[in-house]
Amino acid sequence: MERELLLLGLLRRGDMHGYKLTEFINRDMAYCTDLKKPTAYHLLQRMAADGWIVVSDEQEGNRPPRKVYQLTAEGEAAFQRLLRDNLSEQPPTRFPGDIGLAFIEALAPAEALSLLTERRRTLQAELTAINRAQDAHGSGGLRLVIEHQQTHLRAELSWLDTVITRLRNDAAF
Amino acid sequence: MERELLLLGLLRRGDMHGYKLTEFINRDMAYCTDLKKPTAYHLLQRMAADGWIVVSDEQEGNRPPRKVYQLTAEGEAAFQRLLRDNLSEQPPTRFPGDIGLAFIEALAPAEALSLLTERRRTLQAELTAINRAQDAHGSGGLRLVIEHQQTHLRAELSWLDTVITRLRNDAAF
DNA sequence: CCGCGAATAGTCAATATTGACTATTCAAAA
DNA sequence: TTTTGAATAGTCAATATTGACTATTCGCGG
Repeated sequence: MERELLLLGLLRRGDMHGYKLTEFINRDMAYCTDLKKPTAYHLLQRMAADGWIVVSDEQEGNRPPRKVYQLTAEGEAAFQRLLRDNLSEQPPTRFPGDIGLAFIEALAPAEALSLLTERRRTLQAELTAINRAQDAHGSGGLRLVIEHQQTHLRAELSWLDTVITRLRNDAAF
Repeated sequence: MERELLLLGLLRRGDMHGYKLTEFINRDMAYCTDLKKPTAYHLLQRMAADGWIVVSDEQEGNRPPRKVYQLTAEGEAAFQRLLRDNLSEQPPTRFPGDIGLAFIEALAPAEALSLLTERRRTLQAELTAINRAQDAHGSGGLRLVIEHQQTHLRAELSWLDTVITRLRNDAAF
């Protein structure tokens, strides 16, 4: 349900049409989610059917008509419910990279070392990027999200380093 | 592609039928993934169509016939490819809980505090559980996965604690 | 004034994932 | 020996997600 929460949360700050919603999500909330445009429209349609939002056509100048989405009272109630659920739950986190780790013994230690070193490079770059991004979001919820991501990126980096060191020293897993 | 990698990796250790595969995944690899049974069968079918595995019917006693899945040379090659990709890549990690964090300001600080405290409880329990699970997996790839998870659970716990402390002291985000 | 790329707004068919369901066999209790 | 619950093995219809595609408008260089 976190995708619904996201859309409701954005609509709470004012009516919007689909394009603005997905644009904002992909520009400013890329660290939280990767909701694609068709998924967003699909969810908006369903939430409209559920009465959480209302859709109205809007004609501005002679641009093509746009659909404007607006939160209802039911939608606000749903938002409150979903927000509380989301904050109180600790869903287990799965890392796609763990599948590879599980089978790392299929490789010679030297090759594993080189692959993980490459991975470390990307990770370092992401960390640098987010450190820079941090300044852009002064405060509020988005700052919390950035801090959260930083925490995990740092943890990941230091973990990767211990694995790499172990590989270098022992040449074994 | 990490689900394919998982199935191929398991089949590498010997032929298996679907039930054993999914049972093993859900019992011993729950920390890596949550592949459901129908998804597994679907992937097996597709990999068979791609020539990565071969399927044969096996009759044991007078039990209902079972389909046995066996890795081919092409499948082994695919495994090698997927494994290298998986190990060298650092896919961005998204936390579903971050959506809620982004909107935490919609709640009174006192309520946020209570919800996050509840979340902390669950987290603590998961950490305890994994610490116990660690001993079960002596060494090898699965131990690495467990260590990885431990790292992130600890990071998460300490991060949650700083947020909670901040909320308690400042009563602001 | 014309052409063209960027911005705007969305749809649709294909793919992926899963909840719910079916069916058989075996072991043990009644 | 009949029932019953767990283990075994898988299917199917419904849902969710996305890549690829369609169209219109606006502003700007030529």
